Amino acid sequence: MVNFKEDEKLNKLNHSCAHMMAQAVKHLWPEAKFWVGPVVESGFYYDIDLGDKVINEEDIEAISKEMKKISKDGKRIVRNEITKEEALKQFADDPYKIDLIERMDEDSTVISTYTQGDFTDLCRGPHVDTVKECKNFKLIKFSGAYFKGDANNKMLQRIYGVCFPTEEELNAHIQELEDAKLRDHRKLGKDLGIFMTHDLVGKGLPMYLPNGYVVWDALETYIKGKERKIGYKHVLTPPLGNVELYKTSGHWDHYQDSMFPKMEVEGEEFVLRPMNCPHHMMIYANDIHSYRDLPIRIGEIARDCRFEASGALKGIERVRSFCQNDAHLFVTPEQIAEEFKSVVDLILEVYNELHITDYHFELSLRDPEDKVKYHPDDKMWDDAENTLRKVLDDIGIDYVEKIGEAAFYGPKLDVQVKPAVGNEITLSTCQLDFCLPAKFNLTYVDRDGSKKTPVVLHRAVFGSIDRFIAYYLEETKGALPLWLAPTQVNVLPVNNNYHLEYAENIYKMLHDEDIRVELDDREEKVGYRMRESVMRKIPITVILGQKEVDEKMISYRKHGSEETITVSQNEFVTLLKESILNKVM
RNA sequence: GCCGACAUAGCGUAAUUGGUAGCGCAACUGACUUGUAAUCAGUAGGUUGGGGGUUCGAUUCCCUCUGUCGGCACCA
Repeated sequence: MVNFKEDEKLNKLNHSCAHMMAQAVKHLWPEAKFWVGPVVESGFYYDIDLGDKVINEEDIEAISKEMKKISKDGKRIVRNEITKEEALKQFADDPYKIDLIERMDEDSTVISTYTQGDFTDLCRGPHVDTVKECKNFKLIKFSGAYFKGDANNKMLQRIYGVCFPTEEELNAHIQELEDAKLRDHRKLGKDLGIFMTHDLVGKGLPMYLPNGYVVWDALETYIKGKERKIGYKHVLTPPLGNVELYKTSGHWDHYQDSMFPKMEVEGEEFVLRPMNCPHHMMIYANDIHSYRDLPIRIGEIARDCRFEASGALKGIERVRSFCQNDAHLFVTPEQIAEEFKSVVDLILEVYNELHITDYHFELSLRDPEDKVKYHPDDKMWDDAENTLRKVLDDIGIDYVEKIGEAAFYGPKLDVQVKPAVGNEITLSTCQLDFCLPAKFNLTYVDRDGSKKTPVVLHRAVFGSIDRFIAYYLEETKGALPLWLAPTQVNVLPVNNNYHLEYAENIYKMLHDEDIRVELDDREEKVGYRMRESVMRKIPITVILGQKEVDEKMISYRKHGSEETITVSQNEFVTLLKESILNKVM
């Protein structure tokens, strides 16, 4: 998918198109006031104040029509540089532009405007030469958006659009957006019987169906195996806890609004747990630890509940009940670098094995100005952030730094991916924490006999299993690899009168080998059953007719291939086992 | 939570200005006995998301609740 922001040519074109859209809006609603109209990864948008007027579908049509007219008229786009004083005068009737101008430093910023026909906008540019070039556009969607991104502010009208140099490119892009909807995990999850939701159960509370649980179970087994190999010990802790536990950790102060409300029973207050760190801290505290014991790696496939805002819920990507592939690593300060590296190595290894290639790292740091959210200890933050930077630079991975995205207790490394529909999401995370261990008075006895506070790494490779399944369904377009596929092999006898017995034997043999196999012995033509097998995206479909019966062979077709391959029974089983083991196909 | 749109059978959809719902797939029954993406015929399936209102009459108009979708805000 093209990135409008990063592509210089598209960026310029879309920025100009945003102006043209504003001009059209101004023609239709002369009282319109304009905030900003930037180019983002998915195209351009403009935030507009139309008073009480709310944009609807017909308005979008009208705006498009007016834009077409403006483009056809083909006015030149002319740049002017003006002083701050002139700017304040020129945009005196638009408080939003005044807001922008007043924050400009005249000495360091050149204030410029761009004019096309009867419309002038404050803008640093650059722009294309004439509005004629903005001919191939489409207004994609519209919605409300808070002024300056603050929920306490007024909601403006935001209109999104895209613009391309040619009609062909525009159409190809629109087609791409349509195709993305087809691999949306919400559609695939329904079609493939992965999960369901029901009003009566509640929103954001997905239920995994038999097919979905097969995928879940395979992923859980896989990741726990990986973790065990590198010294993780798995535990099981309760999905709720005493409110005091979260007051101790500090989560109560920071997140009680997005926790399910506390329940009082016999004078005790409980909450459904939103995360597992406090429980794992208590497990650590259950023993006295020597520096020799560290690192201690506590892992859990743990169910959590968060009262996510209703508008944030999305399929199994963002839910109110989910399951983290969580772990907390208790380490000495000297072990931070090595343990952090081992987490990054694990993430890279898993992504490599699962053939995930389209992701990037973000180093999420605190905003030093935000004294409310972040644990107030400058030295701690500087140390933690510098430690992370050094580790990442040593490993040699590329990352971008994000200010103000850290957890309240420490900085973190996030792995970001792009879902089929919607904004980037975090899949894996590894967080450095100098804060919570002290709050829980965690200690280990050091070499010299003194008590020291361990450092904790919070990490999740799959993030939540729910979200990972969502992402992986989209990544594979629902054609899950053999090792994860709910049904791995579908056996089709050509004619039940002559081939059913052989097919039943093959079915039984595969079933005994722990292959997830189905026998489709319905009285339907092979073509009919093959079609269904393909639509269900079953990795391997076996066809058994007279030829196979006579020669005791197996003919099969892989999903996505039209080729039929014939092998012996032994070869077939070996092939399946090796493919499952190596996570290929 | 905020702004907006949407909700018709298991799934996908149709119904002109308000006149009590069609179609395809799936399901079921029967015939066909099949070699790689849909054999034919028949049967059944709906309080049009829930509740309320306007009306002689509501899938259609209004209110409300629930859910879904697109953004915004949020995301330990």
